[in-house]
Amino acid sequence: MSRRNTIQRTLVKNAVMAMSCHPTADEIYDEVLKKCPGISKGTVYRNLNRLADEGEIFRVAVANAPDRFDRTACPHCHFLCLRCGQVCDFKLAHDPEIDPALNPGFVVLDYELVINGYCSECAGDDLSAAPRQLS
Amino acid sequence: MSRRNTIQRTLVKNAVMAMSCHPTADEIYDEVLKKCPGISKGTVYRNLNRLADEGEIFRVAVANAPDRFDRTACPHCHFLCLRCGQVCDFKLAHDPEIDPALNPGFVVLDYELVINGYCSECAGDDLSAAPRQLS
DNA sequence: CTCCTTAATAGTAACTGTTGCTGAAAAGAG
DNA sequence: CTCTTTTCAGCAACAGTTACTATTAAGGAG
Repeated sequence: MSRRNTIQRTLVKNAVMAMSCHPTADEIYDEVLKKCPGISKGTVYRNLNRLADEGEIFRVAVANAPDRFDRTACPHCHFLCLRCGQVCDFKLAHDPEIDPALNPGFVVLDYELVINGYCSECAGDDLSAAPRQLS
Repeated sequence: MSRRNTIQRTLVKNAVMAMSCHPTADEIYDEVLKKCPGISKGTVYRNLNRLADEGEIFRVAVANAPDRFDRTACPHCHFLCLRCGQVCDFKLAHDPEIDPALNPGFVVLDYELVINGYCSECAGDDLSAAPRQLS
């Protein structure tokens, strides 16, 4: 009886699955709060970490910003807009090729690729103007 | 006269250049402290961010851990040991291929690839034992 | 070289994202 | 239903980073 199915755990997982963007822990907390007004922030963080550790969701590290979470557990490619901070999926022509022989002794489990640039909405902006803010 | 060459700025940059590993801001602060005992932590952070913004050094985002900095400003591939937290360079057989046509409207500036796994030192450890600690 | 303007600094407080702690609640086995 | 143990809410604490303010010093003008 190691893992219990609590309402809170289910709500956190459902919230991540329902959000097509790549929400931060705080955004997930806000979303879950709508359906379970009494939930604690610690509970959301604890469940997100457990779900990520167990491979059910994926954690995306972003420089100078809080981590984000993603409903797909398999490693893939993300795009980070340096202007508005939005994170979204990105298609690659070819995945990076990881050759174990080039790095002997290393055990590779998965990888994460983050492309930095400007999203289609921000690319046309006057870059000297103030960046648009995420809601 | 927008950018001044201060001793502190030079020391911070030199410290990053001298460290072959991928130090955190805190490790760089400790290193600079040896040569300039009065330097403020805020100064180190400010200079690291400026150097990264200006493209002289590179910032590496790590999930659930402080950001790390790297002397090479060009995008490349890092390995993160999930056990000891060490970050090091990693060789790729082929770089990922980014096709602008697949993601219309997006402006790609650079990318960052993080491989997760176990480093050669940790790969042989009993994974149920306590992880080795970085110095 | 000396003065002056202004960027950069030291020191500290504040802030944000996250985790740890404690007593209470509840999931699930028997 | 009862008991055990995980998980919870609420809160305090923590780590990493940034903001603020008075002070210092870089570097151009004279």
